[in-house]
Amino acid sequence: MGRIPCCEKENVKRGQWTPEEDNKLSSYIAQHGTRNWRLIPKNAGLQRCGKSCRLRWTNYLRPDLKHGQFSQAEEETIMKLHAVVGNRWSLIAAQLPGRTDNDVKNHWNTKLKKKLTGMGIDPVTHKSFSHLMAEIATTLGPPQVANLTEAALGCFKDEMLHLLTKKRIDFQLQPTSSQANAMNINVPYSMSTKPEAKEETVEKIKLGISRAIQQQPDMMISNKSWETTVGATPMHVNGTCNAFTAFQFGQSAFGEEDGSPWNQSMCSTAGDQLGHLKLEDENGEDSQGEKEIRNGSSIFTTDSILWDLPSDDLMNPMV
DNA sequence: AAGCCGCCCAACCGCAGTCTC
DNA sequence: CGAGACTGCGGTTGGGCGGCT
Repeated sequence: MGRIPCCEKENVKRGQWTPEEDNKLSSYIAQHGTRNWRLIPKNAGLQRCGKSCRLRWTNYLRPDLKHGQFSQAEEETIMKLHAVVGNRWSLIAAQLPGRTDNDVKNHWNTKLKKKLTGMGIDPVTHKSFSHLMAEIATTLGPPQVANLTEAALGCFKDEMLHLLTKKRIDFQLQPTSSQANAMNINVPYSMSTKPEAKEETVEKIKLGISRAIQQQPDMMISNKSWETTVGATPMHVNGTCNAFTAFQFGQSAFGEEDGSPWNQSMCSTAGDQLGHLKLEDENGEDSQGEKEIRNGSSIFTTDSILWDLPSDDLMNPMV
């Protein structure tokens, strides 16, 4: 036999808390603590579920909570930790005194996610989109790249176009120097918001990819590792040179005068990252099967990047 | 001025692990 | 030892509010 239920579902109030309810809960907890949430609403004279009381206390009434805006330092902490632990909001909040998991989650979903997307960074993996596409291209042959790109565009396009159509979005946003260093990114500093350019831009990307694939049919998976540098950071990536092929679309298909965010983002990131590519000898020291991004001052190493699809999954165009 | 739309965030929902009887 | 409540957590919702047309 188990415990009795925490509350009668029918007889509890729901929705916004009133100041009076807050006072009752706060003063009761100040006297008796938070030992038994099932008894708290009953003893405090509240028609609330214990769970509701617990949430109200932990997310709002606790005296040690901060209620103001998130500082730059807090935002940076969230972004860095999120890159390592993902959506473990309670873990992230534990590193931010006075912030709750709910606060962090809301701030991430409403602000930081969009900020990263607007900077050309995938908020799930914390990699630049061009970097992700390069990774994909190193794993797949052209037909699969095309399929996966189509799928990825479907997801990212919506988010990006949403940002583009918002007039209030500040596309001049730049990452702090530490963020940029940490993420090894190049940021689209100025973005066009011309609505007519949106669908056209997406179509250009698709076209560029298919052209690149068609023009370089011999650039198939070669099992060679390649090396690139991002800023002063050397990268050693197992895979193939067809990553380079796939991402030449940034320059070849668009030309440098296209001011669309897609183009600028993809061109600059892909160009900078892949422009320094050089193939290594198969027997070279760096072709040992380990993918590594060296950046001693950053948490954004390959080991800490959680999103790493197995190649089997990548072979499925629906992923 | 009014209606519409999108954003923000408090609150709820539901699941999983833990605890209690 | 098992049933079921408790707790913690991440995902989702919806109402209030402000900006835009």
